[in-house]
Amino acid sequence: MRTIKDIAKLADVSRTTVSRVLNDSGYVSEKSRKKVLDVIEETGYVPSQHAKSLRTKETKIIGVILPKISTDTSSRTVDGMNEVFGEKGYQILLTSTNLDKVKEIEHLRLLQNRQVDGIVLLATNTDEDLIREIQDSKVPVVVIGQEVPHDSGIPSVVFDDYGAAVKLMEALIGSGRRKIGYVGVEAADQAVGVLRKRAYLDVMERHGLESGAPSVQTGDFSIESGYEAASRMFSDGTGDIDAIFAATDRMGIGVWKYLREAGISVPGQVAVVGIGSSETSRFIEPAMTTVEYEFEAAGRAGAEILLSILNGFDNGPDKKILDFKLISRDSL
Amino acid sequence: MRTIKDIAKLADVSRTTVSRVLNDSGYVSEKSRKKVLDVIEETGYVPSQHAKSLRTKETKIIGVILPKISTDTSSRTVDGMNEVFGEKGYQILLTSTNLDKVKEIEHLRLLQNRQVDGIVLLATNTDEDLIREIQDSKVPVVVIGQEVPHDSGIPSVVFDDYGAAVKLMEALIGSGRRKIGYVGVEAADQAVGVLRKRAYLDVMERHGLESGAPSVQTGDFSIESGYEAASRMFSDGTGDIDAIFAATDRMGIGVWKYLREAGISVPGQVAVVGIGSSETSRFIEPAMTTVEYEFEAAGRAGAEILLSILNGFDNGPDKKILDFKLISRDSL
DNA sequence: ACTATATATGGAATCGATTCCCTATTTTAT
DNA sequence: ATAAAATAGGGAATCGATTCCATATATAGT
Repeated sequence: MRTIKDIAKLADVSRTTVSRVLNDSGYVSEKSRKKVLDVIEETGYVPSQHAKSLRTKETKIIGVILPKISTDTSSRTVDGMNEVFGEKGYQILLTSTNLDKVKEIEHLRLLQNRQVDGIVLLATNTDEDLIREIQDSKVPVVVIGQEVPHDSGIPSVVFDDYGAAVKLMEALIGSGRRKIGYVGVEAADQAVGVLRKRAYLDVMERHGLESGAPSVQTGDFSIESGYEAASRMFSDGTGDIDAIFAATDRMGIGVWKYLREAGISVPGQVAVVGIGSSETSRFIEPAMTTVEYEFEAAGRAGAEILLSILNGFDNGPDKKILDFKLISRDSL
Repeated sequence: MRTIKDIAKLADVSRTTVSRVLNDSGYVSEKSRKKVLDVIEETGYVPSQHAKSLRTKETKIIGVILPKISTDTSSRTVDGMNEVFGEKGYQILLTSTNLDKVKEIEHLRLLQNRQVDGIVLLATNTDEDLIREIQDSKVPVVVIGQEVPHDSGIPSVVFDDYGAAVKLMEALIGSGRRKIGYVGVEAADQAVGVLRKRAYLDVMERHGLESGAPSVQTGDFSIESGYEAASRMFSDGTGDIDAIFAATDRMGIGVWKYLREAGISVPGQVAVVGIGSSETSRFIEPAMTTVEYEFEAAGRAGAEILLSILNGFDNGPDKKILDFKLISRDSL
């Protein structure tokens, strides 16, 4: 492995001069610059990032913490981040918690040890411990996907979950549905578990509709859990439902599957809507009405916020709320 | 930021001793060890990875080059890799070429500059330039997804694309289909573009069946391109086709969509099969017959090969061929 | 012609760890 | 009791860059 010292010797200049050429800093004559550049070209020399980082305290690496890599949400968000980070010469160090809440904090620490320049966290919860850990972080952290307490000082990017859910509910009610069931997820997840459900309950109440126990079910994001949630709705209270609002597309697909198998016509007897605009939701029949979130945009926004912090433009804790788009299809 | 020097001073020992405690090396008395550990606990000290890597030449980081992050194939493979790398304390530095072939080489270089310990490349081609660049690499590289020349000395993990395609074709023919069309991708992609097509052509020939021009089409992996390929098949030669083998599920879904819209019954008039076992393929109607590749396993296998090389067990260039599973559903 | 100032370059300290080598003290073996 | 081996711990070199400071020369300003 060649070092700057070797290059200096070969080019017959000092290490200082080589470093100057490398970084376009200070004064270097054309002659010296050429000599150095030639030697670099010949030798295929590449400076050591570690030595560099050791001095400059910059790594050009951003740590990203995901709940799981292979989900539509995660990978599209990372794609978006990568776009803007890549442009600025940053690379992404990926870690996955595999849905283990404890690991979120663990990885937060691990990444700081790696001395990344910043961290993006695709959060699944907003527990106090987590918030505290973020606040204690030595490097800037941006949270994507979860509402953080407004006084926490933590920048974040979220989708308008409440608004999206309201819009979907209004659409359901606008089409004459009254006995609407809900399939959600546990409350630890603010964005998906709490906000969307609250929208459902609020709209139901506003219209004086009842949202009793059997018509409100909880799943775990999987298609299967949607299927089972639907089956519970119909085995219990039974039949007295004319629409189901699933908090995510995947659970919605589970619901749809159950309905199909149970011989319940969609949307004739029961309408189904979801959130997420997954590929599958487009191709089932009837195609599912859903809400489109542009995850790539969320990734980009998160990256941009982090970058602006890194560049010292720390104009207060940004909170960016991303818009959504209602995709009306045939399941409603 | 605290350094080992601060800790040494606070614990009233030398940096050497602190380092020994940190790395469990050399002789350290229980007393000293406790003092050091206590100070570390109190201060929340974390050693600098850069300083460490500078000396040890180890980063515990693996570079991963993907064609695109947000695809099922990529993200599942990364998930698998992450599983085994994570266990061994390695982290993943992600880069995406966004399907730009030139960038594959560029990123290969970039990652070496980052002095990653190893590189995993999800390849989309096997051009000479790329192979040469890999061979010149200072750090070990494992290729996933593409057959590399057997004499290149490059370890790789591939799926049995030819075998899978043959099996699918035999199933088609076994069900009585004779006029089988093919929707593939360009030949730069060995695995998908060449191998699967060759299997198609071989099987057709073996059975004395004709595979003329209009019934062999090329797409670009997208659903839309599958749709268009199908439409070309039927506008040209027209009608004289009783099955379509799509090289990927997504293109297969495009084909299915076209058939549906054109009022051609599936599988009554035309059967459709794909490769990949995507989620959507399961839920369309009729559900699509396809081949399941376990991408997570490919990721794991790639990671294991790389790890064994890093540990000095360099038992020749491994080439691992992964099995597949035929998923028979209703589209055939 | 004589200061200023701009240009060019190198020496040496520095970043924060690891590790070789040396010395001192204990423990064990004979 | 004495030599050998094990245990404990520190000094200082080292990894490969950046950067402060000093010095030397060229150019410009008056």
